[in-house]
Amino acid sequence: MIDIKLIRENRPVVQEALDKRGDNAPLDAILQLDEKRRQSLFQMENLRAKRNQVSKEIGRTKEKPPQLIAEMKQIGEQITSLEEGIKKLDEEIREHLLRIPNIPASDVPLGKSDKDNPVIRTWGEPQAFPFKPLPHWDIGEKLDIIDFDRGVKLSGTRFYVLKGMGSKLQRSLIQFMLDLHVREHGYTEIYPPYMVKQECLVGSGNLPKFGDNLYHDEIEDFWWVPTAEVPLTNLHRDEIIDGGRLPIYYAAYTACFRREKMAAGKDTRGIKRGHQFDKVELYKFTDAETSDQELLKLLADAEDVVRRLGLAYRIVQLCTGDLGFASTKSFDIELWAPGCNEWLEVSSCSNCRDFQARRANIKYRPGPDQPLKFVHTLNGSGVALPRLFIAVLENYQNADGSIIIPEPLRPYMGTDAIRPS
RNA sequence: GGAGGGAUCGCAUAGUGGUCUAGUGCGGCCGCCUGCUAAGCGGUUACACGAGGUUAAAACUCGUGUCACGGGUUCGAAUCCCGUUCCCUCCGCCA
Repeated sequence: MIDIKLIRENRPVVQEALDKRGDNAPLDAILQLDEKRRQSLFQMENLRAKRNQVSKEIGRTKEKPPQLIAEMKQIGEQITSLEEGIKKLDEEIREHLLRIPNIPASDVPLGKSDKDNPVIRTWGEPQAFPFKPLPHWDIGEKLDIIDFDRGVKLSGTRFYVLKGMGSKLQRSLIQFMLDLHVREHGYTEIYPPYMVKQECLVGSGNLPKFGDNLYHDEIEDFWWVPTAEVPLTNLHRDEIIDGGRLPIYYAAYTACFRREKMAAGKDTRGIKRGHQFDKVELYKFTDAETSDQELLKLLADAEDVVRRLGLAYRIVQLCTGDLGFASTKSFDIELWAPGCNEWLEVSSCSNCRDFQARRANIKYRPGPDQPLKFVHTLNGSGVALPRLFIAVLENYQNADGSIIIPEPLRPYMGTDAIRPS
């Protein structure tokens, strides 16, 4: 959420941000509501002050003057009616503010869609194969480690079953990533709930605008997390963090659940885009000064995963038109998949600055006697499983149908290859 | 799911309609004293919003609100009434 004072005092900045994103918001209407609210608030507070003062006098006098009491009763009614109006205005203003996206950082490249995202750098070379590399869905079926048909039988389209070494490969990747981030990058491991209350999703920025993409249990009013970013953001909701404790680094493995309401048939082949997928998420709470540097470190931590696995990748920066709702600046990591012949997004690292912190009310005190400030929050996949899984299968396949296990995973897998039986 | 108890300033507690501007202790911070990591003494101790102020921000002044949350009664609510949430104890169920 952006600060309403920013609209009040620096409207062009907000309008420019909206234009860059190709978004819009009724700023005029919001400012009118805000003006009205402040007028009513001022009136009401003055009436309250008067009532407080007179009530105190009544308390001191022996005989209770009936005409004063009658007068105060009338003021009370005026206060009530003003209060109702203010409450309504507050709700309307908040509803508007919750739908305004974050302000992109000034150095974010302009663009309309993902086609305009510049490639910042690449690492490794997409390797040449002496045979035609297979897509992972063929590899998975031949090795009997991915069962698409039974996934559909159980749950419908966009679900699959991992089996045997397939299931173990996923588990090994998760453990490898968590161990790496915890042991070498300084993150604290978190296991959060997969179902959360509605206010958590407002805090992270998913609601009210993006409810379409979420699974919701109507009976208990639980929401299934679309990413661990949601519970991690809310870990410190309504808290004041001691400035000396910052930055805080969290790493969490969770399943993620998304409706993915997109055109039927798009990306349905294989495991690239499912309603349920696993992810190791990295998350940081930082002060307002260091968040931009922390974003680069976060990206480096995520890169370290794919680098150690020896997978060729590239870094793209999201342009203003492709930037996530809560983000001021984002970088994606994309892995090359030789079988399906495309770059796969396995990570998106973002600095939300104080946008989520304002929604979730997370503050810190920079130093003794200094006023509270909102923390900055950063998130990044470290990294997402299905696509990493795809990249391992497709890049490490051999002509005989076997898969070489990358060195760092061998202790977890207990083998150096998956072979056809 | 059932029965009962509870939620007050960072922590612990006092407070049953007006002198609560929420007291006290602990902790924290500032200072004083003291030849010595102690004790004592004095002071201080939240957040939000609005108006003013200044405008690069703040400091500052005034007001309003906040005693879990939301309503109600009343001229006036931490205090009385209703609802909700959470915590604790016991019973039931259960991986």
